[in-house]
Amino acid sequence: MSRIKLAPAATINAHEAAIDVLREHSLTTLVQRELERQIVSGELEAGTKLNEAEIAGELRVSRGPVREAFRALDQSGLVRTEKNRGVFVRQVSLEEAYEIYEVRAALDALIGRLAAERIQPAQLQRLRDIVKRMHVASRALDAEAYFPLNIEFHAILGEAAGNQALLQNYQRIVNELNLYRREVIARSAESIPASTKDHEAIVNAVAKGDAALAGRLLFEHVINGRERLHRVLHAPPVLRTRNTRKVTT
Amino acid sequence: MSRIKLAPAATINAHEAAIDVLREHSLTTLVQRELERQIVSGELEAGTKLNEAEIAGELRVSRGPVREAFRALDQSGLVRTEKNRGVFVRQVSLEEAYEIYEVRAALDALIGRLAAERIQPAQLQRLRDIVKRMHVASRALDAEAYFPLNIEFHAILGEAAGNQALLQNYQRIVNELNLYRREVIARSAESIPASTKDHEAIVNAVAKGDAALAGRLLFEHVINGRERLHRVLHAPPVLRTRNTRKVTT
DNA sequence: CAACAAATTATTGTTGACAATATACTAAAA
DNA sequence: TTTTAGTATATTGTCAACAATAATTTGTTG
Repeated sequence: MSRIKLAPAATINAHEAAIDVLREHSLTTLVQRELERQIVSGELEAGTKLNEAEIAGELRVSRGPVREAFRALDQSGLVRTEKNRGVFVRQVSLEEAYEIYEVRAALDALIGRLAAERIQPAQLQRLRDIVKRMHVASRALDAEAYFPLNIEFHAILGEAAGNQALLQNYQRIVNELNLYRREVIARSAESIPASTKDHEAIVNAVAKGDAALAGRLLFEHVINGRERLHRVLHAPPVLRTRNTRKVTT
Repeated sequence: MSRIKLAPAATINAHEAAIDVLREHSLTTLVQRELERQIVSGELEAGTKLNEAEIAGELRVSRGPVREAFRALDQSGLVRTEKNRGVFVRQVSLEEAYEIYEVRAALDALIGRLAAERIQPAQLQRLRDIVKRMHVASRALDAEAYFPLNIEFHAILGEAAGNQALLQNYQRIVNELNLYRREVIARSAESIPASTKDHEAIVNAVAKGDAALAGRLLFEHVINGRERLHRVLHAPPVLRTRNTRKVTT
């Protein structure tokens, strides 16, 4: 394997591109990203046991980097670790989801306030475009089209808030909520029109620069989402027993 | 090393106690905790390079668990990793601290609202006791006595909010803020009286069950703290250049 | 056949060795 | 003396082997 000096412009082929990637990223990071992608995308569903050797084999690395990636994912809440038993894709219970929603509401409210003060015209335009497309999806009750728009909407707002620390915490929270497997149920089309209305009102508040209003609307939007989810589940927000095995890593 | 079955009541000596600990916790976790303790306590100050072999030697473990602990600490924001160069105790810049304060204010506001609704009498009593002791420390301008009280005060409120997800995020944020090394400057006695007044008002609001007020007071308390810190630093909250080396682990 | 016990297998936890990279040092040249 | 090239050293990144623990299977007994 010879040391290759590449022109800054581009890599020559896939092999050298791979080397280039490794020069900047450790295997641990690459494994971490790949697992994160698989978990967030649902490719690995909640509760799945992650076998070190197996994953190492698939990704063509040794167990070391895999274990390190596990520690990072554990800390970010995407997996849980049980000593001598392994790591599992985290299952978020209904009660946990409820708690997390509360935190998300607070962060989203902050995002709303900051975005109202700091958003740039281009970002505002992107929001308006998304809302327009949301209306289309809403009229068709097209959940498949709607939900990517929803994610993008909140991502843009997060950016517009202009606070990296906030964005990072927010992203982690959103990832955790996405683990809540029953969320897919909430993707029932019925909640789309209400959600669209929320989004429109939020954009208007942000556009006006009304920080207090934008914050309040976003807070309520998240709580509304939680309640809609609750209603869909037909269950009281308590007492869903879950694995209580002592986790002592 | 013989396999020992211990009576559940107690361990017999230190050696067996150590074995007992290892049965429940991995070395990685122990290393992680110890490093976290050292970082949070300031024993390891911001910017310090953490040498894998050295730490492994001190803690009598191999580099594996140390590396795993590093990944967890990195994810929790206590260290930063530079590929092929090592990990360093994170240095929080002024701008970053500003951002984090904003997030903390939002979380503290949520804590205030929830605590006002859910706090239990015993917890309220503890808060009142602390405030009483704060007044003593305040009159004496005794910063050494005051700051542990401050930490405990917010910890109790965090508990009283009764939301684990919130508490975890809050704790991480607070840890990051404690990394802001210049904070020690803010430990100047001058801000103690104002801070004490804040705390007293917060307790009263929580005791009344006035969620909106408690939330607002806590939000302002945090922002006030940030502003006091800002004033002490005599510097504008922008433009302190910091290490921009590309971090690509 | 069910339930328990023992042995086997699979998996995780830990370690030490080797490879790759960066840092520190030395010496030669400007 | 300063700079720079080359070399040596130290440190991190990765891997593979070993140890410890848990899960599974098999065998035995009631």
